[in-house]
Amino acid sequence: MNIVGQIKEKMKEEIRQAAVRAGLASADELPEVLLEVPRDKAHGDYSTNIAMQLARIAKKPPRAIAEAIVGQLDRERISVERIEIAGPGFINFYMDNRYLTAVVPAILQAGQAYGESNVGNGEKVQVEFVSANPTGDLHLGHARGAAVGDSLCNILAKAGFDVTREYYINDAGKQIYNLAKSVEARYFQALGTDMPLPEDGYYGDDIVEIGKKLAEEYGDRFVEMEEEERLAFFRDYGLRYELEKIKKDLADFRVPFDVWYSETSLYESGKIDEALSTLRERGYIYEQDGATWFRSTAFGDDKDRVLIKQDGTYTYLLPDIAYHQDKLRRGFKKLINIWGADHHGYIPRMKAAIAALGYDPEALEVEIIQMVNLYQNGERVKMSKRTGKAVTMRELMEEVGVDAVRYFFAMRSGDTHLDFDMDLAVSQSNENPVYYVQYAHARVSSILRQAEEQHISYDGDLALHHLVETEKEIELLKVLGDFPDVVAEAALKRMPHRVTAYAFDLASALHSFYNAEKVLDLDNIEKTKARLALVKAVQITLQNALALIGVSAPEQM
RNA sequence: GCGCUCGUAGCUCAAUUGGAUAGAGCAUCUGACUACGGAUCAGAAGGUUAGGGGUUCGAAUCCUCUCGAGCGCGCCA
Repeated sequence: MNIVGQIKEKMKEEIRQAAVRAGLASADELPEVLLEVPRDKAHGDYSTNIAMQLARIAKKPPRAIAEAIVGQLDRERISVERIEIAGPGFINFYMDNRYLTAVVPAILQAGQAYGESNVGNGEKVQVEFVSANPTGDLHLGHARGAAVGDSLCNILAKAGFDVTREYYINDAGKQIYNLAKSVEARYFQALGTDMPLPEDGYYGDDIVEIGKKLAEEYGDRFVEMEEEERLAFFRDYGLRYELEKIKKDLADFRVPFDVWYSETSLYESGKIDEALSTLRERGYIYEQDGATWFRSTAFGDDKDRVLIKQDGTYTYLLPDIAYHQDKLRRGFKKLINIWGADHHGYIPRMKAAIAALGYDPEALEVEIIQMVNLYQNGERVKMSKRTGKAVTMRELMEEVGVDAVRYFFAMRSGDTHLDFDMDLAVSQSNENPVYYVQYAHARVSSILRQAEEQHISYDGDLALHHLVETEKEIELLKVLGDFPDVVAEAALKRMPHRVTAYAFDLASALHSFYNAEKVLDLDNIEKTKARLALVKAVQITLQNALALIGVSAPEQM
């Protein structure tokens, strides 16, 4: 199914064997053979730097090593037409591109499955992302985390990992008390009684909304109620309201979760106590100043961390440790946490916790999503917690559109600071690259529609004999064939933006082909059927690529 | 002050994780069949990769220092 991947593997193997046959190194000494697509087409279709890497081991100059390897290569076996040795010792391969004809039939056969691979080997991976506190609206930063996280999950699954997507709900602790107090204040305000918000309360419009709703639904019923009872009600009500809103926002943003994991459930199930006793048994707990401490410095953290405060309540860290212990007990081999940059200081203590629990800290991978700066009317818009004024994810979706927002975030690498130009995103011009890719899909769809109207169908078998004739065809076939490897690479390196870049490259290859060659040609039906198959393959691959990043593939625009 | 993440074309970002002449989009400039959809294509111009030093066959990438940006440094979450 993966034609290009297979030929690359074959080439690597052949190179490896050739190096051994040439007596340059034993199979054990040989470093991994890297096969790259050179930036410059003049350097061939593929290139390897193995000769330079072997220089030290074989104690010979790289170019001499390259000569020796090339002398041992069986070109026909690996569809190589010509080999050159260039520069300091690169071996450049010029392919006999006929092997590419198999790409189109393979894609047609695979359909939606095209791009799948098994590099993940069914490994159980858990990805926790967004996990915003249910105390306010999701905003710009959450949108970035959601877009990157969801894309990564899709890509991991496509590459053969067994992925579970999880959202950790911080529904316990002080911030939820503050939520209840904030709701209370807004409720009284809705009834016309002046009540200030608590010091570290939540100022968002959503809380105002909750206050109004409560006043409308229940009138002044809570005014006379005992404060404790009232707050308990407001807490549950606010929590449910916020959570439902978050779920709705994420669903509309096309981000599904398998598990919504409640922090409160950790208290109820006793898992917090379990985590604490695990740490105690393993000797990483001590008491000091009336508090209970975790000796995280034993694993490289800056300082030890308090788990149970003087007043007997838990810090946020303890339930988090329990949560991660639970994740590991559920059998996940990798825990990928996607955090905002403001939590990066938290990594060492979490890794320490995992080690202290008796697991390999490498099991935890934290992907940091850098902050998003918002620009509007050419000016930086500062987010303010105080006034609750921030661009919400909901506003973003409504004003910019889900496709554009998802594409924009999926296109960036996540670990770099990012400027989001609201005006640019809103303007539906060709400045937004999402339209470039979607247009390519609409274009191929249009061709296929017209072929259908003229009762001409695509034919994958004919594609085997009529496609490797022009430069544009070959280019398109190469890009199409790359897809499974690109997805696999993006999964292993946790770089979802690679897939977005790929979608763009494929669209570019299609547009270029389209402008150079005619697909529908009534004077040459066989060629037409073959090219229709090619176009169909592009449509399938674009759909699959866009699906991975959560962007729609419209048939018309 | 200490730590983490960064700094690449006028702007927004890439760069196959140490590879060959650092690439795209937008903006600017020049062209394209009265069109299988021009939201496209072909081309031009644009760079001391913040700066200095180091490591090696080879550095945007690794080490070190300086400058600049963001974020952390709570018995808050």
